[in-house]
Amino acid sequence: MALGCSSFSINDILTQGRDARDDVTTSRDLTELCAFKLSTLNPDRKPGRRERGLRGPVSSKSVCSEEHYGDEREMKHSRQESIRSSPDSGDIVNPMFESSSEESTGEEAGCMACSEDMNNKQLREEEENGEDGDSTVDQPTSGNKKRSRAAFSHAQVYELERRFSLQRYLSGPERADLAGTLKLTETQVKIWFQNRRYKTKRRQMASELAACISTPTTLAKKVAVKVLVRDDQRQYKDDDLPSPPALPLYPTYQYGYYPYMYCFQPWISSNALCGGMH
DNA sequence: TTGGTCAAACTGCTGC
DNA sequence: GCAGCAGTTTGACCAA
Repeated sequence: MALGCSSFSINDILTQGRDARDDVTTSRDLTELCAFKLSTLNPDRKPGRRERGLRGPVSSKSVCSEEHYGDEREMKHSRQESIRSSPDSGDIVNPMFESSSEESTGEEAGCMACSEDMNNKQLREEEENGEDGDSTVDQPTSGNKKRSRAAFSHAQVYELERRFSLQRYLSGPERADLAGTLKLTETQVKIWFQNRRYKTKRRQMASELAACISTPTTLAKKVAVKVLVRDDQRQYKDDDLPSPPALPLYPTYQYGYYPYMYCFQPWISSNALCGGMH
């Protein structure tokens, strides 16, 4: 499956709003991610809680699943996220700054793309709840403070996923750079990668377990295997050894996990797509 | 209203 | 001390 990949930068995603998203999505035809754009452009969405609220990225706590592939439910997540990061409601914003003192530092000016009334509403809600403005989600919950749960924007998740597809682990500087680019904290990026690795591992184990259970042993195929060593004697010539395949850095990743990645690594054969979670 | 699901944040432990 | 993993908690969302 040949997928055209238009080039884009993180800033394209983060700063250009709909234009950037359109650029990205044009390279995602035949992927589930298309639902993201389609839903953005489709005004006839089924009315739901998200739309009724539609308070924009600041007060919205919608969570964007990064796995918008096939599953209708997750397509709905995608729609929700597209609403959440719709241009008229502001673009990327660090949800962590929603109720934290950091939002008043001015450092996250880029996060202030959200509408002012949304901030005011959030503040009002906090005041009504008796919360001061000093709480940050990085701090452990203490006393009666509500634990706030950030919802990363679609663009943030998109870039995190893209980076994750390239590197499962980030060095300190890389993490700081990515965090700065995405206007997240380093801790958020670290935790996200941590959760992502664990989630990938769990899903892979679950799929392997399911495969073992669903595959009757009677259907197991016998595969001829060349004997390389017998009685400590080498049974092969050097020429017999195939050159190691050019495996991707993290071959265990199934593309079912990464709907966004269809356009990033088009060299993966379509067969690889069959091994993912559905 | 309730139960299921997802994911961010948290906890506890381990290794360096 | 920091980052990793494994597992848990919790808030938000949706469908029934």
